[in-house]
Amino acid sequence: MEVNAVRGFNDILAPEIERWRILEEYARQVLEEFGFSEIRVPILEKAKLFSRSIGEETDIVEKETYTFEDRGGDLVTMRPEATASIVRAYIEHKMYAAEPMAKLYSIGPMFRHERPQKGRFRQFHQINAEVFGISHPMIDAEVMAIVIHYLSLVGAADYNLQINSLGCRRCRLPYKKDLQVFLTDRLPQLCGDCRRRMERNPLRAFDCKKPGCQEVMTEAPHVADYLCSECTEHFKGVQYYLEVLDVPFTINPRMVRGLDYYTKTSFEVIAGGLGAQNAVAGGGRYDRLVEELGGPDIPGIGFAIGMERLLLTLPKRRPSVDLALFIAALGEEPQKEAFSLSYKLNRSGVRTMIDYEGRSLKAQMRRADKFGARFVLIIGEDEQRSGKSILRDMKKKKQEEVPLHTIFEEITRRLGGGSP
RNA sequence: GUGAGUGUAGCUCAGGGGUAGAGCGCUGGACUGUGGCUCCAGAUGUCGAGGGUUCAAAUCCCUUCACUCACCCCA
Repeated sequence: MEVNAVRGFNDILAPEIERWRILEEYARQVLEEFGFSEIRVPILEKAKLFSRSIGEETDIVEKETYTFEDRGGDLVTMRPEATASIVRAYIEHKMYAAEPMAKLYSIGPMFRHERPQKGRFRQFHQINAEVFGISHPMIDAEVMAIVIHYLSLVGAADYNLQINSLGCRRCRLPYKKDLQVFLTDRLPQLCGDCRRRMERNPLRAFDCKKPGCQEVMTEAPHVADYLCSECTEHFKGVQYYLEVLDVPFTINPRMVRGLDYYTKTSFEVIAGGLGAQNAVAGGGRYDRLVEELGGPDIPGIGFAIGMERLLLTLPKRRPSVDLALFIAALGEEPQKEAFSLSYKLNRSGVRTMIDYEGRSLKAQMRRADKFGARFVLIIGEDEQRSGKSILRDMKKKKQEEVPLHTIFEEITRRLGGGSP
């Protein structure tokens, strides 16, 4: 019986790997330029961590996590996102002690048990960045600017930054109450889901795609009108500093995020070509989270970029093999010679390939061409006897005799000299 | 978890009761020791799986699995 991969868990094969590496390299480069340092946190955490941070009643924790008892009887969860783990590590290692400000980033897989669809997988990868200890709106703008800068650097186009403010505890409660009243008055017009959500998370109704609900929600009160003076000031500041950095954005008062810990600023980057799952990046401020997880009262803000989704928006590229040399050998002795020569050349950085099957010269030439070899070295019985070989330049379609023992110098000279 | 669509060669897909197909790719030949182009030849399938109807099923019926998209939720 054939065993295949678990649903929603993907292999990343050779043609794709190059694109992944580019995303990772640029992420490291950009984030380190902006003063972030890498942190690697475990994939498995105690289940409590996520129910406390993301929220007990959120869909993610309620029905999307891979949670199970390990052999020691501990309830553990495969992380559905990275922020909680990074905050946990920040507290656990008392990173705030000497200096509360910290900029951390991490790249790795996350796990959510959802039905896969375009741009959504059960194992997916995120680039995460978190900033602790700064409550000034400048950092909110900077973090968003970094995301945008990164996206344009890797070649993304057709994306749009949307921002909103969710307020803090003080302003969100009265807003939630008023929204509930508003929804109760219009109960008959709402779909079953939204009626159910009303109690715990009325904000969700904004996200509902049912036409009836959308129509109702166009008249619903906005958080923006309920923000306390501090939150209003902060939100104004964020917009001001985004303008200072020339980062275009749109305010989306209907944007709500699915994680409980967000306060004040929240943002998403929406991209075209993604299907229904159109957010490539998302993030926001979480001023209460560090304290809620047992640390001191330190604010935080962060973002996550979905790598699979980002790749979907980026153009595909034909991978080039860039083989320097193919050695075509004819006969047993020459084959042995080719075998040992290719080993030496590969060891010295000249990417070389041979044919192991003893095919005809024609077949070997075809393979050389298929693998994109820049040069082909032909060794037959005659050449071996005379100590010479034929070196053919596949691009220039020219060949000449070269002494076998100087072949390494010859190849490196030609490859190094006139760039291919 | 719910709904819809699709499963036939390595890939993209035709065929809808009567011998399993095309294009691309692959292997070889034309060119006996020289690649791409052209021409010719060849190999490869439990027709997703299991059951049923039938003289006969890739085709009709039932069940099941997988994939895809959407709902939901989000990166």
